[in-house]
Amino acid sequence: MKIATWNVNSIRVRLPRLLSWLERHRPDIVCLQEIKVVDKDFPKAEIEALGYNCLTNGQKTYNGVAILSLHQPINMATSLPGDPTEGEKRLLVATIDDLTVINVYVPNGSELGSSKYEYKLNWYSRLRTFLDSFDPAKELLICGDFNVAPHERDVWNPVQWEGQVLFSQPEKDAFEQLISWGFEDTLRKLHPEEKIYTWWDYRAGAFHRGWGLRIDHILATPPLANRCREVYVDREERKGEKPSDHAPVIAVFE
DNA sequence: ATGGTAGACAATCTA
Repeated sequence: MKIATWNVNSIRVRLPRLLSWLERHRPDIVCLQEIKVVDKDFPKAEIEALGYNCLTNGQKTYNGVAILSLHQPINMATSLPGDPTEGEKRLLVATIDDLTVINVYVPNGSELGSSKYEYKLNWYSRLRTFLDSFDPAKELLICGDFNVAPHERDVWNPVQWEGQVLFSQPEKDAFEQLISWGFEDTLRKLHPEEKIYTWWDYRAGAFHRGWGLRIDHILATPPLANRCREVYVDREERKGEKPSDHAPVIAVFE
């Protein structure tokens, strides 16, 4: 079973890339973030033509998440407890063949001290509370753009990044609260020390210079994590014409 | 405190 997460930064712009990538990798389940379209504008027909089911939780201009799956998904949730009605679309929970997948696009946080930063920490807190409706002894995945680099080895220059948004202590603490609920970070389980990144700023030639952060994650409860055989970042998707600023993360389970 | 780029959308906002 192959699971992937990818912040595509606009499904419209990334569709040709996504279709070609789906054909080559054929993941069983794909969590997408920042689709930036309302549900009716999601390119469902093109993706279904490749044999995928589409669940979407979209909005105009910003955010929006989707889950693609080879098998039939059941939509379990589209918002967190405490979200305003018609709020930002950052969560989608699906059950596919008895496996539950939580797809998240955590708020970026803008900068420390801002209202967006407080909103991010509050969102994390509500996500942690939401987990109490699940069981860490069962097979559960949470995938997406967490907008947090958990450790120094997840940042190209931890000295420069210390205290900055994406790498501040309160954000790392909030992420750790998810882990301590009962998840394993699948990439770190298989690659404990390697410098591996998933996001590079579009500006200043960051990708070419290796200025990346690992902020996209696939977390699994122990029964599932124990069956994880391979996790990698598909850096090829950060190259070439019109890349997203994020590369996909792929995990393979036995 | 700013710049650098990308996307949505039409003057900024978000990242």
